[in-house]
Amino acid sequence: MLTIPYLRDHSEEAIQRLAIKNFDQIDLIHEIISLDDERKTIQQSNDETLAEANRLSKQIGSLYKSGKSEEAGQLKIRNAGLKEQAKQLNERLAEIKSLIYDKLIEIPNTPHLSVPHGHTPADNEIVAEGGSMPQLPANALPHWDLITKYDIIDFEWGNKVTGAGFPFYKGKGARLQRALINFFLDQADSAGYTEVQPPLLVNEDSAYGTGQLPDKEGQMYAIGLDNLFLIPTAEVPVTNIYRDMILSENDLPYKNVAYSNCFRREAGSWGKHVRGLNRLHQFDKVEIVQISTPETSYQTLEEMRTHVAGLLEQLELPYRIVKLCGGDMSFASALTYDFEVFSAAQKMWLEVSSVSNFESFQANRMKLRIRDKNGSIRLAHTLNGSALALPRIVAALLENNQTDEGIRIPKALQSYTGYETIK
RNA sequence: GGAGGAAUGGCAGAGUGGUCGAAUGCGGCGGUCUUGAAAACCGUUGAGGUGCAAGCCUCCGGGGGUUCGAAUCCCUCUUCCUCCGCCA
Repeated sequence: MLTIPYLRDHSEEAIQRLAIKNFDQIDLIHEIISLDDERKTIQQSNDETLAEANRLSKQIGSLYKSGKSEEAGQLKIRNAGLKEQAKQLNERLAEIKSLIYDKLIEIPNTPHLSVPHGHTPADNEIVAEGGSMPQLPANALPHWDLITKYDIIDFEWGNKVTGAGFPFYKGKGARLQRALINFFLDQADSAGYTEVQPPLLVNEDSAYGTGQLPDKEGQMYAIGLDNLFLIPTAEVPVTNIYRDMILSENDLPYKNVAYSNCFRREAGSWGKHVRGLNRLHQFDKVEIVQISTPETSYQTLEEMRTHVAGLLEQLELPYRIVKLCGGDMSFASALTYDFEVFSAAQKMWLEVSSVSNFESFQANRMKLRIRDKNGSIRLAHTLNGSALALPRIVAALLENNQTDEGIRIPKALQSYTGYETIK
């Protein structure tokens, strides 16, 4: 959520930046500002009314003490009128505030000025490439055939026990999964991230804090009976640790890494492109989260980007880093790098990580602030990124490393898997 | 799940109807002293809104109520503690 002072004082800049996201409802900004003007006016008369009522109360008190109960009684009547007035003003105030809020949450975050204009993934900008393309034999198999051939992931079991999109990993497949998780966590640990194991269910406040609610309700599985939500990413519980906090600038940056299961309903998104491991309802992900200052957050973003690229290098996967165009970015992001690996048998680029700077957009909504050396308080910047999402990494590893002798495991992973080949 | 108790500023902890946004201690910040540091001493130190400012308003877990007036009384929700039950 953007702040009203920003929209007031930098409306030109806001409009310019929002245009990158193809957001042109400029009226909304003006409506918010004029509603806020009204809010101030009402706030002021409410405050004056309450101030008068407070004065009267004190008088009434001292009149009673000096035995002048008749005069006190008269003031009481006046006070009752003031209270009634304040009540009405207060109701109007609440209405306006919620009106402002409703409009404010319709405005996406302002993209960084370096974000390319555009509407579709075709307008994204490839900023880096790494790894080398494997040379596969003509009879190379896509991963959904490889997992059957080597019996390492079982979709049928999942279909029976839960439903589509909830596979079982088994044998060397399960071990590979566990190896990747440990590899990612160890790498993050070396990079200075503190590991946390978050709850997989969050409450409504947290879902609002990181912006899943109110409008992306359909993305999450909801436990209606208890009003909890299964997390779509560890970003939600981990970032919300810091909700409603004022952090000391000296303690920044906060760096957390979390492994978690992620749950996504992905309603209506099933089709040709989502076979096998390409899209699941439940998957595993290691997520990195940082809380940073406005001055350092873009530096932090680059640091996170380097970290993720390092993981892909070690996994020896061909990858590219894509700076998302305005139209392809998420609502809350100011700048996003997507990492894609090439899955050689499918001949497809698969998104395996998304690293974003949210600037103060999430921080404003969740009241996450920092206090600097001088004691002044301002909003923090929040960032997160996948490091990495497992299923597509598994898909690419399987496809790219298939040989006649089996599937070769990259060196960096071998001490974690305990085997060098899946045969 | 049952019975009791509790929730106050960064932390600890007073406060049971007005003079309380809130004692005191610790911590933080600034200063004196010191070659430097520590100790000691002095000062300062919650958040939000509004206003040029002085000031005014709101907030003592959340919500509602009683009262002229609520941190304080009542209702309710949440969380924590103790005891019992159940259980990985």
